Amino acid sequence: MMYNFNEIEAKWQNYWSVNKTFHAENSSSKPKYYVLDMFPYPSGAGLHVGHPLGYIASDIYARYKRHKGFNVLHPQGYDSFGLPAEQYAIQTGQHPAVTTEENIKTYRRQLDQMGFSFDWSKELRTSSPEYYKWTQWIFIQLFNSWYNKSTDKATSISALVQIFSAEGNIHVQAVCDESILVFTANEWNAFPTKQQQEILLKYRLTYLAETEVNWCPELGTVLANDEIINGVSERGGYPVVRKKMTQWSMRISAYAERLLQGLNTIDWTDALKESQRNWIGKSVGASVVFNLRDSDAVIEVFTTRPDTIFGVSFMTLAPEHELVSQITTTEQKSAVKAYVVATAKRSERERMADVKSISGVFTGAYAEHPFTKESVPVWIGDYVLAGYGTGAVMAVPCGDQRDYDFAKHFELEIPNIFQGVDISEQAYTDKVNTIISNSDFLNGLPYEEASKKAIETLEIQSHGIGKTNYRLRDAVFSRQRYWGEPFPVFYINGMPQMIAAKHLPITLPKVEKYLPTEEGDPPLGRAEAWAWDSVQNKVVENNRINYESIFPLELNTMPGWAGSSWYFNRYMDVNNSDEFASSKALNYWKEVDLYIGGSEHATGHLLYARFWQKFLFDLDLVPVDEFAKKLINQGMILGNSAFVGRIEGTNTFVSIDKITDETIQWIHADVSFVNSSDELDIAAFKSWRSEFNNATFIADDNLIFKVKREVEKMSKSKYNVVNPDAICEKYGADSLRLYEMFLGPLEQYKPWNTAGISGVHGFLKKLWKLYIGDIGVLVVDSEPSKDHLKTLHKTIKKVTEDIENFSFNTSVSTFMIAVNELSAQKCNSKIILEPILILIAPYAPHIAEELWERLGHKESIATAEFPKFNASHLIEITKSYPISFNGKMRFTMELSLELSKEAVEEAVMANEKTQAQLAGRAPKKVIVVPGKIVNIVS
RNA sequence: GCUCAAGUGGCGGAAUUGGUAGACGCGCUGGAUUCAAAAUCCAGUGACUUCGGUCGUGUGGGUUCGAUUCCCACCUUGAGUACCA
Repeated sequence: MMYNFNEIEAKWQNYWSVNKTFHAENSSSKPKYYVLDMFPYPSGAGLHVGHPLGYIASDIYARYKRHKGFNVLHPQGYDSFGLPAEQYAIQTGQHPAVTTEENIKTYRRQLDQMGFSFDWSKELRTSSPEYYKWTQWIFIQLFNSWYNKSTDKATSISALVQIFSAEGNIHVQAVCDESILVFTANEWNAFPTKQQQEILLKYRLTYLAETEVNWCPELGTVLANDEIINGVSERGGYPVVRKKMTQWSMRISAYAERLLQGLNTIDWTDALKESQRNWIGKSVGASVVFNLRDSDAVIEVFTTRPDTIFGVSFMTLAPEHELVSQITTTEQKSAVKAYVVATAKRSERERMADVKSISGVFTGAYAEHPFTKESVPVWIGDYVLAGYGTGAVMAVPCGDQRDYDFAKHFELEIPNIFQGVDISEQAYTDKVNTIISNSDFLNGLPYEEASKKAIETLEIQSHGIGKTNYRLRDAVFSRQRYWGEPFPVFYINGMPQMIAAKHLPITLPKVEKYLPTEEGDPPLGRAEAWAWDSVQNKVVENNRINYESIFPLELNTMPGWAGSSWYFNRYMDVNNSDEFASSKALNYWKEVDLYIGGSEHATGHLLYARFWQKFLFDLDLVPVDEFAKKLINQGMILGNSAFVGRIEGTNTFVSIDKITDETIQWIHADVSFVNSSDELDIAAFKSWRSEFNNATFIADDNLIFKVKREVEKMSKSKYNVVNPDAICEKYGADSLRLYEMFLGPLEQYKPWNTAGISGVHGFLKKLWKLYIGDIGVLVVDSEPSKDHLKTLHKTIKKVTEDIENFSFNTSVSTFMIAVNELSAQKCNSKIILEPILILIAPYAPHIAEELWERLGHKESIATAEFPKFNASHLIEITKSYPISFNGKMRFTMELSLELSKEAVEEAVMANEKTQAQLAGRAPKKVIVVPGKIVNIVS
């Protein structure tokens, strides 16, 4: 009987689905374990072999945990709002919901054929109204909250209003817009409603504000910082410009410190934590105020080096700084204006590309040094960024290289305030071994103490204050797109109002076209009928007021990360229509125990999701403030692209070994035309595209045409995509699963090579043959030999360690070794072969189920108990001897021979170096290690 | 520039509280089986060698009886980040 994988896999996939084998209940006597994958965006291209890598790993772990007696939650869903479906809709007029539905069908079929143990009864989609109802609901909670610094948590806005009407805002410690002025209770109570709303908006955790945003004209929408890579959009690579717009923002900055501290409590990779730390960008220092001469204005700067304050010889403002026009003297006006205009013209990209050339202009104004009272010239320069700190710096050329370069370039003074340091060539930026001098009361102090003393003195003299700065900016939350969550927002007199929760969801309306309106409104501006009928009714009814005017609705939609910032909680109770998840479910599952996904989400999804989780935690809506205990980033499987060389300007292709000195243009060829020896199927290539039909080929005499290979990201446009459907068809899902694990460490980037799959496929055939012969099942109730037991327990030990360490690649090798050994030992004992199957089941579930059934089991192998390891089968006779050597050193020897202590000692003494040959024994080599050792070699 | 990760056969990769380097697989070579092929099985496969051995984990040093593993410097590649005051 042959190993008929296609039949077996279909059979068991159907069995699991019919029997709901992987359904998880929200209560159990077993301990819980939650294994989560980052859910996919269902793109039109379907899955390629690179996509399921992380899913296979998480599936192995989920199945392993079930064998270990855990109640495992392992769900899957779709992050189904997004740009590609919308771009497609713009081109074809097809509703994104339709294409998304089709794509999901393809995804589901492809996922199912891989044999994943997902609990599909918990499937969710971010674009379904039942789901985004709760995304909208969370938005309302954010709107109705502010961040109280004195309790260090989010609190309701109504509590804030109470404080305002009782005592004003003088005692309120909030993370809020810095432009807020102090007011009393009486003043507050006297403010008109609109003014009160304006003020409250500056406290809310999601707020509407005119901010500088990253506008991508090509995509017609704004982008968050993490959606921009090297000054162009992450999707499509279009240019991005800065633009002032009124947008919804999320006050993530309120959580900067907690997001930073929380990293110490979770088991995520160091690389990932590090990039979140960098993104949050905490720097500790001081805010210093410089008075201006001949002006009432002051310049506030942030510095991390208050110890160097006596080294200040000038100040620099960003060209966009609001004081620039105010302080510039008449003589300097034209020069400054020209510089500001020139800077504004340069795109973000140019400015980034050109960091070396130094430019700037003197404003003519002078500030006053807070301690020496000396005059300090105020310059503007584009090396100072408007967006960081206060957009102004106190320049200390001796201690900062950029200030130094600027000073050299414009021949400004460079006073030296470091003891015994030469600054004639460059700035001295080391702060560890620094002693301050020429600095009045800071003289002789090292960095640490000088900083402290400088801050103290600044505070006493009211010239500054110790301050911590974060690079983390508030996140823009509006997108001028159609295919996203509508905001539950309408406006009265220009002020945003929430639609009552009982009216949620506010569903997406139908529109004629998916483009912005002629007036420049977002696509939802085309949905007039919708805006009027369904929502207006809700708004009016909710407010129980007879409004006469029109209440415009918010026409933007939420960004892609809205839905993905809380979905892990929804899986716990996915069909709940009364709450985003019941507290019973939330308290049972608590958090994700293992989260697997790509590292590209480090500063996007993974940061936003932590932010929302902490917010929900503050409101007592979730039981934990970090949503994922452990996170693993799977690496990417890369494609092995093939290039054919064409002589430039001709239609003649040259085999790579025939190229002489022609100018070659490299063209991607579909990898399916190329065999494992890099030889091109010329006929197939010719008929691929009409332009190649009549091409000529320079190859060797046997018409062997070689292509160039290069490892690249797997992508349709590079014609290097390998489809899992074809692999499953030819080798089976179990082979594919095993092979993807076998390719290399989970976290690593590694190229795909279809040829290698024959190895693991051969292993599965061998495995089959170990259990099933020509006439049926070979396994019998026989006593296992010592060797059999040794192989089994060696394998249990290794595989358990591998799974716990997520080294899935090496356990595949371990299986191969085990099966080879058992075959060679002609093992047919049930006592050995049953546990071996359970070990393999998480990796190759279909074949394991089939063999398990043929061994006479009625229940799925998925519920079988993981075999227990017994070390006594591995160690035959091992003894440890403590031995003194030369009367000093100590050795421990472990031997698998029955040797007397004397014999060992004799061996050690006879071989002072490293090896001892034991006379009169079987040739055993003993390696002796001072302090520890042992190694026996036959 | 900074931060992090990594450099091991023809290829993917094993091996680290320091102890037989190259497990396992691919590929390759030879053999068995076959009319032939596929499939399967067996043997070999780091380099050099006078067949005793010698050299070998990016390069150069160091610690150690012993280093792929630890330390220092450098080179290369990849990833992230970028005038962050």
